[in-house]
Amino acid sequence: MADRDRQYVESLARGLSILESLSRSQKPLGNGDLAKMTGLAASTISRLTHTLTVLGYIRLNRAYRGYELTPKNLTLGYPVLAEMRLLEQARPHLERLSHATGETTALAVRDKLHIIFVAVIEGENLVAVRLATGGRLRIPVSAAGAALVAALPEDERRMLLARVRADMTRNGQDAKSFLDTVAACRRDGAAVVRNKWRTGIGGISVPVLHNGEYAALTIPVATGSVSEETMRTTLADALKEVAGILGPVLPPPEAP
Amino acid sequence: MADRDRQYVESLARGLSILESLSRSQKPLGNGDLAKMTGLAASTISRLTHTLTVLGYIRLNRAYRGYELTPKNLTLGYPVLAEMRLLEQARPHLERLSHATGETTALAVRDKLHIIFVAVIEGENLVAVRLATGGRLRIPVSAAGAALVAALPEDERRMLLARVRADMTRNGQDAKSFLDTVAACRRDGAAVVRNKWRTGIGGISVPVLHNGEYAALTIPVATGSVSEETMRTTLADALKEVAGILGPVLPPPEAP
DNA sequence: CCTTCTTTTCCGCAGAGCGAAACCACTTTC
DNA sequence: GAAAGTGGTTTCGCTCTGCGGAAAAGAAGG
Repeated sequence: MADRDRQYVESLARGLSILESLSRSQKPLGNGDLAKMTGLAASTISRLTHTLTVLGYIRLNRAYRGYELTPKNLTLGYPVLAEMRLLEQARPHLERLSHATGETTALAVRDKLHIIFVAVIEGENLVAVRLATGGRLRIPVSAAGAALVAALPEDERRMLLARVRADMTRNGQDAKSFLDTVAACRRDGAAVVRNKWRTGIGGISVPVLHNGEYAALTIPVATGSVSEETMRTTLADALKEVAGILGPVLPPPEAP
Repeated sequence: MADRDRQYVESLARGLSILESLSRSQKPLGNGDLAKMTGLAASTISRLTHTLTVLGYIRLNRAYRGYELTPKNLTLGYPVLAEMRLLEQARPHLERLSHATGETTALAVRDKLHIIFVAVIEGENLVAVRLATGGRLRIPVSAAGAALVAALPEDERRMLLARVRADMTRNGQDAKSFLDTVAACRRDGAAVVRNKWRTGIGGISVPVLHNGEYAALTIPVATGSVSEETMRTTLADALKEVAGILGPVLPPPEAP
């Protein structure tokens, strides 16, 4: 695109990129860190963090000598949670399922090339990673990602797959395994991913369509404790049952 | 302040004010609505909403012909939820309590003159309002607000009370009832508010201090179903028990 | 079709926001 | 103690970004 988008407000985008950087960091970040991550000048970062601090979105964590996000950021997600009918209907089922299996259950939606956890019901069985509402994963490393791709109508699915492949290629990754997972999900109705994101972590996921919106029911597991067999049978069946209560069977039946 | 804050980035603040307006609206908002609410020119709003749309924070809801927040906003709250030790420890207790009482339980923190719900565990008993993580209430109408004020050390409490009173006075409200609630909380260890925010809605709340951070355990109730007596005895005692597990007894004992 | 309302784009302009450099504050090293 | 290192803030000259009024375009309703 030769011409700059005249309607795009760069300063706003820069401020939000700081919030995003903080949202992906495990610890508070100093202005120098943020300058490195965003490529912006230190004085620009200083002004932006100052503004975000005055507005209440970040605060300085003195112990770590860096900025962290404040609870005020939760308010930006409130209507998403409060107005999501699917979440309302799915939550009791996810809670029952978590209780019955001992596993963590979650609902995820797609955001471009990532999935975002909308709700996470923690189970007794520990997964060696901190999961919470708002957490996100790249589509190719997550069962929910594969399920969400598999559920799409043909045109959309092809386009999204092309973008995912391009992204993976750009990062020097082989897309074959992911494509196989998507194909398997289309055949079996559930996606299984093991040790893709991290060793020891996997997931089983089933897509659901509700009011024209796609989402994925998913169970992240510790692969050291839960066998692939269990994922493909017990857990998959349980998820499919819930999905069937919430919406039409996905992916739509199709010749192999 | 005579001199403008040279380090404050107005464009960023304007964009965020749009996200905030949407976070407080029950339905999608058009650019005209947003222009009225923020006082900015329509063309400015159009550019800002365009930018937020490109970045993925809002989308146009065609059915309602207005913008709404996307799940991407949840990611900004993720580290708050993932890193909050108090939430981690409180959640199982809140869940047990919700199950035992049938009521909704929640954890709230303060954000200037508001409280923000960090976690909401829905119970069987319905409260005629949609509660969710990220929801917020003004301090004077919420039990959690009174509890959070009551728990503060003297200096901080006086300063915050002065600000709350000034705000209430500016809005033509009488602060006496709120001050009484705070005083009662300091005496009893729990704050009870009924029908202040809305008729039919009330709350019982107990403050907790954890790692130098104040929070409030709270149970919102339907005042038509739950008596003040039950709130002050059964529910208050249950909350105090949980608070005692999580941190020191609050408010600190003090001569009346 | 016309009218009305809403939104987007255009465009002149000034000041907002930029980044390099200077300055500041604190810590570490010698 | 002085000097160097580290991280952050403020200044300041400058330009181009973002502004808002006006015009154009789009959408909805009759």
